[in-house]
Amino acid sequence: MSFSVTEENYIKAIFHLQQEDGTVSTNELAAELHTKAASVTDMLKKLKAKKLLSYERYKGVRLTVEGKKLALGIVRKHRLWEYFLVDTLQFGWDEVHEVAEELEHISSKKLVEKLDAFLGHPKFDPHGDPIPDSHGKMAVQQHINLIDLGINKMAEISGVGSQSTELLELLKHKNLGIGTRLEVKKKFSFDQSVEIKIKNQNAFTISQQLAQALFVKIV
Amino acid sequence: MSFSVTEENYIKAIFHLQQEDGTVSTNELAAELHTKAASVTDMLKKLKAKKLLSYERYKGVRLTVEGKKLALGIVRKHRLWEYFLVDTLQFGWDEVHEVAEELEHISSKKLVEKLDAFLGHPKFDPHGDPIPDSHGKMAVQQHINLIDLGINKMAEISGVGSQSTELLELLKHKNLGIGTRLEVKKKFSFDQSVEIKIKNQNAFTISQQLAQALFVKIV
DNA sequence: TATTTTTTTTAGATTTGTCTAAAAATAATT
DNA sequence: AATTATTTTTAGACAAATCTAAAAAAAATA
Repeated sequence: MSFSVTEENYIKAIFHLQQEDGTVSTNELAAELHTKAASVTDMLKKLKAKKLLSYERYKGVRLTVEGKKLALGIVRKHRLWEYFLVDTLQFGWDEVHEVAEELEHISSKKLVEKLDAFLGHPKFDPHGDPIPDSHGKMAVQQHINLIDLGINKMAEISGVGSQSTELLELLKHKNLGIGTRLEVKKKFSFDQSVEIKIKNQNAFTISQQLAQALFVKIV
Repeated sequence: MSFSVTEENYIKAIFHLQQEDGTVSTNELAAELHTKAASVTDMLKKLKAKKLLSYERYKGVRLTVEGKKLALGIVRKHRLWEYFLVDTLQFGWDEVHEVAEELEHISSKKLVEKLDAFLGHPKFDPHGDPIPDSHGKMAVQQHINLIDLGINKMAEISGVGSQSTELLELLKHKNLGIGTRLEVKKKFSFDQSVEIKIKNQNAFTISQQLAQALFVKIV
């Protein structure tokens, strides 16, 4: 069975939202997909008929095993393409998301497997997110939130909590990116801001919101 | 301005048909796109409104300069992706068309240019068709080696790689000469031999050595 | 518990691309 | 030139995905 780009985007959005919530509400989905609640209701009926999700009116929605499988396939493609764009085509890691949103809907199974092999079966994409393998399994990230990093522990930025252009703009301005090495020097309980230090630079503080959006691994 | 996948497919089909015909009829287009004449008429009105083609009812259709530019952009993407699939991902040259039909609609300008650079600005795709450059210019194939001729492309022998009596003896025996029209029906990767077909004759295979000694131009 | 607010669903309309069937224009044939 | 055949267009309908506005259900609050 094959699915439209729109259907795939709904499944992917539900998959992501359901990580935190368990079940996903109509309004959450509408916000995520920049559409209206009424449109979401219509689509949920259709996707239920296709057995990709379980849905009772007014009760929210969950993916079925089928639906999860489809979602993992899309996520796999998205992250493999991001890896390709950065690793092979030399894109900046902050400019690949939009393009991968298109490429993830290319249907050829063979293309995905050949691409995966060409890239050397990477386990994580350029944002530090794990890439599901062909069976849908993904490695667990030993990432911790920057806000939880201990003082004076050398760590490396390995992931970002969102792909929003607002965040990416801020990171660019502060000259932070995947792979940046840093140490936490102080934590201020007043506003949860964090003072960080990068080698050969003066220390500076970043807001709670920014620290929470950054994942690091200790090196 | 941006266009739907359907619109792009219409433009591409008109571009290809117009190479031979000059103007393209509604029925020709319907056949090419596996749709009905009525649907074509509707779409032509829409594309005319977008100034991609000139169209008067009952009079057939031609692309405008704008339309040709769009078509060349799509053809460029199609052929670059085909080259990538064969050259980088090791697809067989005969299994890339369908996948490229999807990939050609990915919109990112930057992706196309990066891909082109990564591939080394190839001039011809795996079927021997020229790849338009970023300005829409494509190399003219005068002579191409018979071994590089795409499947089912009508071509005419235009040159031989040597004048040796041995070669000429073989050509005489097989009834081949300058001006002979033929099509390649199959290529065998085992020994690089090539099956060719001449009008009103049974197909027969020729060796790699012979195919490499013959130059053809597409007619 | 009754009332208000929020969330979700229904009903009906719109847009895109398609279709069938019938009408109109063009081309071919006698 | 008149008739027949073919091609093309129009008219009206349909499915997918969306919207607005109003109704229904659930949640929150008094």
